[in-house]
Amino acid sequence: MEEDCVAEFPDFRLNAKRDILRGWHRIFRTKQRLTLPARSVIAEQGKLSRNLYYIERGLVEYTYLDAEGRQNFIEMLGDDCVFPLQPVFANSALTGTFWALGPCTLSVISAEEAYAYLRQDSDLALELLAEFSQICGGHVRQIAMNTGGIVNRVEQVLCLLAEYHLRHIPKGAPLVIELSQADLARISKTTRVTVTKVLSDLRQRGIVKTAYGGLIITDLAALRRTAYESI
DNA sequence: ACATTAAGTTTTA
DNA sequence: TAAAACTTAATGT
Repeated sequence: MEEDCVAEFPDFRLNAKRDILRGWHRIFRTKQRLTLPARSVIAEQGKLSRNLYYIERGLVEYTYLDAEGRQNFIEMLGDDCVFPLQPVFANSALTGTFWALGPCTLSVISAEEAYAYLRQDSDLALELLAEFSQICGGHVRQIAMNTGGIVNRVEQVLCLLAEYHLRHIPKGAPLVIELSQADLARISKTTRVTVTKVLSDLRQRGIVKTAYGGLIITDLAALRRTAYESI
């Protein structure tokens, strides 16, 4: 009875239902394609990008650089997400930087082109509204995740990344997360030291294998269990 | 229960 | 071999 009331966490945009922008995808797939190496900056904080990007494949992070020079994780985007909405639709400078977490394939159109499409097809506006709602859902998830312990949070981030990668690797292939512990710390909003501790605990329990610049999840079911237990 | 600091080891380029 | 990545321990809030 109580279970009926418990809603699922809203998804990060990373793993959200990705058929939302179907109409936009049809448009973007005919446009200029961009292949970027990991770490590339796509749209920079404080600037007014006049382009709209569609992620065909890859992970993009949105990061806020604060006055002390720290990189603060805001959100993670995956395949079939559109960005940046802020400069294109609110006409204001970006509050953060969009950059490639791993190798990315993007499609690009100009803001003017996007507006032209929007004027001729109101379904495209509805799609963007759905995408915008999904962004809000992702932010709600982050607030909700902050209520749990830090260990659970790191484990949950690993689960989210695992779910993304599962869709791109053949069944039974090793689940490799090619991110450094510094990356995982930033995404989990904690320190490298804490990530090291969580990973070595997971390693001792046979859930992950650690390596330099990445890790392999060997028991995702067990990872899910610990990540979402007792919160 | 976490962050911070510091000082070590291991890996990569 | 220097820099980057990772580990561990001590200490602080």
